[in-house]
Formats: sequence, C-alpha cells, structure tokens
Amino acid sequence: MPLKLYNTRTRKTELFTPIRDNDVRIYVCGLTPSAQAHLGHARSFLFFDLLRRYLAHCGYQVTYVQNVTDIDDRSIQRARETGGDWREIVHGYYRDFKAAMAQLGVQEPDFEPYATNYIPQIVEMIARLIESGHAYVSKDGVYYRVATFPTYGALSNRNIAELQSGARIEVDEFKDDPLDFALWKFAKPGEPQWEAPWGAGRPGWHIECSAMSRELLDAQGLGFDIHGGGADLIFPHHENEIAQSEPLMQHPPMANVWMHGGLLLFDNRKMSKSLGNFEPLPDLLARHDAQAIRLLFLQTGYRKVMNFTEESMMAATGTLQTIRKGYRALHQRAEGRSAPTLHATEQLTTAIRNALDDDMNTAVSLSKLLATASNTDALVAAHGGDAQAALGEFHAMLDLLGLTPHDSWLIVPPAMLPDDFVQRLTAVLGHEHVPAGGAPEEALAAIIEARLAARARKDFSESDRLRNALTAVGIELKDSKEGTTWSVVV
RNA sequence: GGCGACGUAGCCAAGUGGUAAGGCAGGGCUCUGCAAAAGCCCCAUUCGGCAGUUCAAAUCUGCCCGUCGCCUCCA
Repeated sequence: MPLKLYNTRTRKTELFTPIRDNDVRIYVCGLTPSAQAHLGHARSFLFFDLLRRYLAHCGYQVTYVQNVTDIDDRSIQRARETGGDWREIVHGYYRDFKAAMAQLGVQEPDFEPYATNYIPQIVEMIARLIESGHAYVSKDGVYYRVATFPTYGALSNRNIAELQSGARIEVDEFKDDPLDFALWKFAKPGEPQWEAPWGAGRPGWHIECSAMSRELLDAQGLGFDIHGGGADLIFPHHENEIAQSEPLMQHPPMANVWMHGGLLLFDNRKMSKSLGNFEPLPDLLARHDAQAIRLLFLQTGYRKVMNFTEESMMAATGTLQTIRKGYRALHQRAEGRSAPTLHATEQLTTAIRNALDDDMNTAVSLSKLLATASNTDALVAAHGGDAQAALGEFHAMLDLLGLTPHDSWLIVPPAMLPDDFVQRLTAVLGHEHVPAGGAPEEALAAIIEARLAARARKDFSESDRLRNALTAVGIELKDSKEGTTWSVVV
C-alpha cells in the first residue's frame, strides 16, 4: 500500500510521489525562540519527526530542514524590556528547546539554518522581487505587493477581495495596500541591523523561509516535496512564502505537498505566546515521561485539534506501561535463544505500515502495536515460536514510532527510600527488627528477611504483620519465584 | 462577517455506505498462604439533535444545537 498524504494545497489526500526519484526534501517551519517553547510546539515537531522516520523507513533518502527565525520584533522588544541582548535571549530559548526535543527523541534536522546567517540570500531574493515588480521600497521598509500575485490566497482558501474587506487587517500608512507585507524593515536607532541596498535593517517574517528553503533544498527553483508547520501558519505565513518564492521559480509550486499539524489546546484554549496560557516544555518534561508525551500525540490524528489534559497524560502514561511490559515479556522469552530469523511473518509491520500509509494514521498503527504488547504470545506464535524474531519486529516498530526501547525498560527501576525511613519504621515496629542507627536499606533488608523466615515456618500472621508494617511506611513487597522485591508506593 | 475543524462509552480516541478498533479507568475470574505481578473475560443495540436518501447510514444530504480554530505575532 503506497503512502498517501493530505495536502493542504489541494485539500485532498494524495499519493505521495517525490519530485527527484528517491530523494525527498522537507522543509518545516521551526521555532521563533522569542519565548519558551510549549507542548504545542512539541506536538508539531514530534509529528514531523515521525513523518521523517517513516519516509526513511520506506526507503527514501530524506533531507530535513527546520529553520530558526532568530530575529523578530518580539525578541527585540524582549531585549529592550529586560535590558539583555537579543541574541542571548534567542539562543537561550533555543538551547532549552533543543534539549527538550532531544529528550522527546526528536532527531536532529539535517539543516538547522538561522535566519541571520542567510542575510545575503534574503537580500538577493528581495532585490529580485523588486526587479520583477513584486516588491517596492517604502518609507519604513520594503514591502511585497500582494496584488501582483494573482493566486494569493490559494493555499488558505481565501480570495484577495475578501481579505481586503476584512476589518482586522492593520492599516499602515507606509503600505500601498493593507494586504502588503514587509520583506525588510528599516532599523530604528539601537535595533539590530544588517546592510542592504535600500537601507540597513532586518528581514521581515516569512522571507527567511523562502530564501533558506531555496538555498538548501531547491537551488534550481523546481520545488521541493513537503513543506510543513502548524495549522496556524497557513495564513499568512505560508501564503506569503508562496507569494515570495513562486514568482522567482522555474517550476512552481514551491512545495508539492503542504502539511499542517492540528493545534494543541490547553484547557480548551489555544496555547500561545500572546495568551500566555501554557506550561513551558522543560517544566512539563520534568513532570512527565517524554515517551508518554509522544505516545499521547500518537493516539490522536495529527490534523485534529487536540485538547491536552492532565487526565489524558496519565492515561498515556498507563498505556506506555503496557508497552513496556509487553517488551519486557518478549525480551524474557527471547533470552537464550539464538539465530534470529527475522522476516518470518511481519504481520505487525504490515499492519502498522498500512495505517501510516493512510495519511500517517498513528492512532490505528498504535492500536496494532498495543494489541501485540498485551498479547505477546500471539506475536511469538506468528513468528513460528521464534521469540527472538518477534522481539526484533516489535523493537523495530517501536523505533519507527519513536518509542525506542531503552535498557531501563527491562528492569524495575530501583526506588529511593525516603530519608526518614528508619525513623518511620521504628515508629511502627519499634526496635524489634530495626537495628538502631543502621542504613535504611539494611533496616528494610532485615524486615524482609524476618518476614521470609516467618513464611518459611508458616507463621503467616507474623508475615502479614510485617507486610502491613511496611505498607504503613509506604513500601510494597512483591513475592515471586525469584525472591522478594520491594518498591516505594507513591 | 468570511473560511475551516470538531461533537463516538466515565475519560482519550479509530472508523467516511455493510452493521462500532485500541488505550485509560472500572468490574469478574484463574494463579500463587495473603498481597502484588501475570493471564483470561466483561464493559456503546449505539455514534450531538431532527428530518431525508438507501435493501443498508456514525459514515451521504438538509436544517438545528454545541465547542474550537484561522482571518493579527503564533507550531
């Protein structure tokens, strides 16, 4: 089953066909690090990370570009407010963002261009737009003349006349038309600036993406394969990118497939910098398992608006446990086996591929994975009893979905005993089994040993008394054939 | 006002004409002294409402109700 993707440009789900044989080129609008990144950003980049993984899995050679718009009005304003340096502000937020992405298992882009490193390309593109009559120099900057691009609005399904009558477009005395947008903004005193033929200043938002995608993915102007971003970028950002790029191309469209991720709501409202209703990503990642966050997003279609709640986060955490248990069970069965003969059946792989081929239906693909995780016997049986092969397939699919198994999945993490453990234990049991001044671990070991001795002589009332005592101080015991283990109850 | 998305069990969510995936939570059973773990099983005659098309509708059409997004910086 071939891959089909929904294309915002045509408003249809279409067969995906690369422009250049096996070579797939993707440009995703990255971050403008003028504030902390939030979960909405994570959702978007997590999705494009998955898309990239899947395209690679399908055998394509993928080039993935994700830009950094490191100069914008907001970061300048922030620098003015705090008295800091705009570069430091931007780089600080970006560093946090990168760390969060790494934690979420998002692969590094092949190119991560900073807008300020492409000023010459930006200036050149603006010059060509002026030459060709698509842009004009005004008093406070250079503007794009929207009226010169007849198909403006095609991506977002709007028409120019309608937009012009819209009451919400800011009227600017230096623009010939309210729809026109800035390509270059002349610097006011004290603002960061770069030299340009029309006057020193900085690039407007939008032009950096046109210039950098051209430079890195499409020097010939033949278009590239996929352009992605959040749904809130469709208008005006992507519309403007098209207007800037396509007049200078050999063969429009700028990008064959335009893909947009649904926005994430928080408390039923859009997360946004301006509304301020979001929890910074680093804070959220400190509270929740990064893989559970990835899993949470896999459960919902990428184009759907999704509402984040603490409850759904907890559910995803539970689901992740199911997956880890399944993996652990498979791993145990596979141990000691030899000669892994993969490709025995690959039923799971086929099911997951079919789901992803259908416009990246992660919810269905995940359900296939979960059916396996909670019934590992079936997967092993499908591999003719070869647990090693079953494990290999399961592992590969987890990796494809970005839920790469970690060694820690195989062990129950050693819990930390609370600092006041001995004290609390003494309060419950006295010094009966608790050596005074001993380490918490020793005290616990002593109790466990005493209980095992009681069990050995079938003194179950004593055994239960000790279990209950430990329960009272928050320790849960588990008896198994291998011995007694404990964990801290939260 | 224009454009668009969504409304499926307690919660999340898949399903776009053939009789409701999956997860979380909940319940039952088996097994272990108890407990936990594990395994097995149950959990929507019904898809916001009302009409209509059809042999057949959660899926198509119309109207209505509700929630949200874009149209302004935003993933």
